[in-house]
Amino acid sequence: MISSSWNAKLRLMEARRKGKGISRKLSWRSEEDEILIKYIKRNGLGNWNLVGKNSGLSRDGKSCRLRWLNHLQPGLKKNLPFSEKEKLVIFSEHAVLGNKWSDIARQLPGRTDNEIKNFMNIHKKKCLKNGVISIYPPEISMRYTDNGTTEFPKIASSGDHDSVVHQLVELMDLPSIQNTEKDVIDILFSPYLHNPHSSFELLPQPQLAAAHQSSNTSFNVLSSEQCSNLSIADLLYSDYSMDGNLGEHDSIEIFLIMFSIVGCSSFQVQDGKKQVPTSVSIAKRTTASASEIFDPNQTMVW
DNA sequence: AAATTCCCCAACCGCACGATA
DNA sequence: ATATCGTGCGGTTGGGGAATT
Repeated sequence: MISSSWNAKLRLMEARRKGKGISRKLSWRSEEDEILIKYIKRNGLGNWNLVGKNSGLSRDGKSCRLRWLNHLQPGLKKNLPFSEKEKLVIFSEHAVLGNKWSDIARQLPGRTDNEIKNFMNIHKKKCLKNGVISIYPPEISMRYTDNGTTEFPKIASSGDHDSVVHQLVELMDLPSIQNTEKDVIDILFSPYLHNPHSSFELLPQPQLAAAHQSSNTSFNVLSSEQCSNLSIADLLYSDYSMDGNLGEHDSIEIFLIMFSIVGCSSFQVQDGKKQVPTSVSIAKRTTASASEIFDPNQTMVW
C-alpha cells in the first residue's frame, strides 16, 4: 500500500512545482478510490470518521463519505447526461420543494444531490444570461400561475383590492377579520415575525437597497410587470427579488401570498389607510418549504 | 501558438440536528 | 441539562479543460 503521508507529500510537491502554492482542494486519485472501495467492501458502511482514520487515506471522514456517495457507490449514473424525463422531474420537484436537493435526488435513482444542484445552478445561470425569466419549462410554470389549469387557486386579479383581499381571506380560511389588507398582512406575517425559529430573514429596506447596489449577481431585480408574468414557483425558487413601486393593478394576490411564504422586508401603509404596499422588497427564502407552511388540507394546494 | 476567459463539476465549508455519553 | 460526536445538507469555491481572443 502506498503510504498516505507520502502521497500527501508528493501532491504538495506537485502543487509547489506548478507554482500555485498549496491547493485547498485535493482531487481524489484512482489509488485513493481503490483504497476506499476496498475498505468499504471489507468493513461495510459505518462510522465515516473511522473510515478516515483506519483506511490509511489522508482524508477525513467527511471527505470519504462525499467521495463514496457522489462517485463510488454502486448504481450511480455517472457520466450519463440527464434525460429529458429526468430534467422534467427535477424542474417539477424543484418548483414545489425549492433547493431541497437531496429530496429531489431521492426521486431519481442513480442521481446525487450534488449533481442535481450543479445542474440547476448552471441552468439558472444560463437563464439569467439569456434573459429567460422563468427557470421552469412552460408546462411546469403553468401549474403555479393563476392562468394555469390546476392546483393554484384563482383569484380575479382585476377586481378592486378589497374584493381580492376578501377572496384571499376566504381561500386561506383566515379568521374573520375586517379584511383590510393591513389586517391580512399582519395575520400572514405574524407567525414569521414573532417566531424566534423563523427561517425568514427580513432585510430592512435600506439594507436591501444597498445590497442591490453592491451586488450584480445575488439580486436580480424585476419590474412588477415581469413579476406578474412569473409563476409563483419562479418567484419562490429562482434568485429573483423584487423591489419597486407597485401600481394599482399589480397582482396583489401574488404579493399577498408571497408575503406569507417568503417574507416581506418592508411594506408601507400610507396615511393610515389601507393601501397596496407601495414599496416592496422580498427577502430571500431560506429553508422552510411551502408545504411546511400550508396545511395541505386547506384550499391551497402546492 | 500562447494567453485569457468561460464554464462545469468535484470538493470543501459551515451549520443544524439527532444520538449518545 | 449539557457536551460531544457523527452525519447530512445546502451554499460556495477552485481546479482544470474547453472555448475564445
